[in-house]
Amino acid sequence: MIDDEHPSDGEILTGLVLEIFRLNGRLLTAGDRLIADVGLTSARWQVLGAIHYADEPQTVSWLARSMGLTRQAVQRIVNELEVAGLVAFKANPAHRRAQLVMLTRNGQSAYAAADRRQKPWANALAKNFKRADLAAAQVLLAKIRGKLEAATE
Amino acid sequence: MIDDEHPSDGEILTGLVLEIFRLNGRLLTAGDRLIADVGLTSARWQVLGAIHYADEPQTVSWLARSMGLTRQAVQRIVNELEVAGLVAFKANPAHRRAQLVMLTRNGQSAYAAADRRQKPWANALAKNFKRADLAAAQVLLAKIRGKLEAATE
DNA sequence: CCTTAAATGACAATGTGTTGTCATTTAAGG
DNA sequence: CCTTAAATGACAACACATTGTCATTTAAGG
Repeated sequence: MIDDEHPSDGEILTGLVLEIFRLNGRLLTAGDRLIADVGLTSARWQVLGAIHYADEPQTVSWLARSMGLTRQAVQRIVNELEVAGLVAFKANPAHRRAQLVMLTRNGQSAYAAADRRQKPWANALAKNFKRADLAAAQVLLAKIRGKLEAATE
Repeated sequence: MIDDEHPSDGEILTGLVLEIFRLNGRLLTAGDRLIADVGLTSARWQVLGAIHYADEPQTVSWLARSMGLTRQAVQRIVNELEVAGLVAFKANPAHRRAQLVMLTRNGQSAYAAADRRQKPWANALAKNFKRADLAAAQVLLAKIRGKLEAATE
């Protein structure tokens, strides 16, 4: 039925794409379990990380762009995090509506707690893989993403 | 703030993971747009593909396992596809409740139409990438996934 | 043969993300 | 200065996937 003897370049890429779909799901569930008792989810954790890694408080739109998500998706998470007391809004001198988002003390400690969980987990998962291979894969995927984003415009 | 001078193996893998999250989203939206006027979505398309690639009609649970998703997720899509007339259920001699799923004539042509869209798209996206690099990335991601699945048990 | 465990489908609740639309605010151009 | 386009947040609708639970069915073990 299926001729995989001489796959085209596109077929090879398609195989990679399907693998990305599968792995994405596994990573999300693994992440959720890893930090469940910290009171976080993968999505909230990621948003906290984006805020953490920004040198200065940023707007929701900025965070969304840095994460490759839509404004709406990030806004929803940020609002929940604000209710949970993990982030706080701060007036933006450059824009009256677009408030700046920053971690609260609780947000910082929650992120730190998640990070303490994540580090040994990531190290264990990285074991037996060559860092050069991991890095090469990341570069390749980033290039593919860049091509997709360029095509969207 | 961030010491990326000497990243640990875990940090490199974390970078790869975040890239997978970003690329996953881009791929889904690109796929949705690619086949929107065929009346399909990425998820429905994937399920049709799983059914198509199975040599014989299979149960929903079998399809879910082959796709790395939960039974419930696939069942929902399959039920919608059945309403849309793209798949049909067939009595399973080996199990009274677990019916077998097969493509209808419309389902086959819908999948074929999507495939005709996908092929040139995939070839264009694969352009300028070495097939060895693409294949290597797929193998690496599959290994990572295998490790996650093994750890879940 | 009977009991028990495993697989499967059905149903509900929840979390996540996109698209679309609108009003407000800011920035840019004439 | 005024008009217009772009950015931003708010809100709603929809698609997708996980977890949890239950009843039914099948398979396995004693």
